Amino acid sequence: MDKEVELEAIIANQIAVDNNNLQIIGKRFRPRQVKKGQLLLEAGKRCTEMYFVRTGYLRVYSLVDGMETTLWISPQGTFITALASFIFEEPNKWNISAVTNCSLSVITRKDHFELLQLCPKWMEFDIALLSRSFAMLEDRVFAHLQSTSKERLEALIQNNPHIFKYVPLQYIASLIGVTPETLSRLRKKL
Amino acid sequence: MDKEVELEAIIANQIAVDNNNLQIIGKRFRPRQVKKGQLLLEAGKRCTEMYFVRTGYLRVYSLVDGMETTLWISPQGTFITALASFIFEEPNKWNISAVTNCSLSVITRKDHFELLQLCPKWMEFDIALLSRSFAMLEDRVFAHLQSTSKERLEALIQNNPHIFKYVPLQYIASLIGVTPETLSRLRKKL
DNA sequence: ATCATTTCTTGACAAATGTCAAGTGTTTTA
DNA sequence: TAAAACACTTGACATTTGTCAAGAAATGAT
Repeated sequence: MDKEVELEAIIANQIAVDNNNLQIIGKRFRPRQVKKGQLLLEAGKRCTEMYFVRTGYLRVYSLVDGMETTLWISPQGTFITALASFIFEEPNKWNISAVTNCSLSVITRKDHFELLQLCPKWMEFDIALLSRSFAMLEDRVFAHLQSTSKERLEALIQNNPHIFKYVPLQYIASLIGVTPETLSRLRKKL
Repeated sequence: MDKEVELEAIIANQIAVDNNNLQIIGKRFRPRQVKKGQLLLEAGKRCTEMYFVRTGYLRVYSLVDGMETTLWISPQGTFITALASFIFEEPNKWNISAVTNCSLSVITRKDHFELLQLCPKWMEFDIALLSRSFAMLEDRVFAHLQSTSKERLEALIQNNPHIFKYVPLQYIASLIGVTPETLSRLRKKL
């Protein structure tokens, strides 16, 4: 198991923030341990929590006609939630489950919005987090418009090499938009 | 030319806001007319403005080895900027240009951040805008993982029928991730 | 209105990817 | 540890899409 990544370190790494504010923010998060395979959020339900992954991997996926599509793998040190549902209290489209045993820090919707009012530094971090995530998704859309699946695989190996150690290849295949068979053949070429 | 869409109407449609706040926000935007084909933002430069499209269509695209890839078409009533560059003052990856003559409302980065401090309603709107845009991108990534290009075309016809009237098909092809030839063949089948 | 330019369509063929089925390897669990 | 379940790979073939080239249609400029 990898060493735990601390919430406070990730926040301090992104924005200028003093210890006092870090404590105010950190206090709103609750630790939670989840077992491999455990479902954290089910499609159709409302998402009322945001997760920070201290160790392990969470997976965001959709399940249509028995077919799973993995939208995102959330590794150690990242935040994940079903954003539209979390913000607008809509029913949510995705499932979130644990790929491995995970150690999480959890903030509720209520605490998040209270914290936004209360702590400008959390607001600043939230806007930065949203903007970074937006830019990452933008790059991902662009990769589907402009790159081949071989190039998307190479980029993933480049940027997230560690996920190949812990995440089943079928999820990774889905993540880059190919079948497991095609991923297998692409890997043979590299 | 279609009737102009007002900034204030779009904002009031998304969040609860009084006329006073709408005026404070509206005052920070400056009108601008741009001609078809005009370049608003060039890749490599910093993006210091955010645009609201009152009439017409803006296009966000990348230009690599002489090949254009259209990432997004911004129709009437929507906001558009190169977000990562606008927020973090990084050099920007995309070009933004006018597909048709456009009537815009423009806010500078400076005014945007001042307004965030000054007007909580603008903050609220900004977070909602970011979250909606994020969810839209998420759906788009999902469409590339799970749907066929025929399905992506059908979804575009469903959700944005008007763009087929004003936007060249080659841009639309790129937007859904196929060549113009393939789009032409897909259209024949519908 | 006419010519030039650009955009779109079509055909022929090649390359990439999906599907199905079988077989191998790995992990889980009783 | 043995059996069962699951994950991955490989082969054969079908389908989709890309590429290149040519021609038709639409648009813009004079």
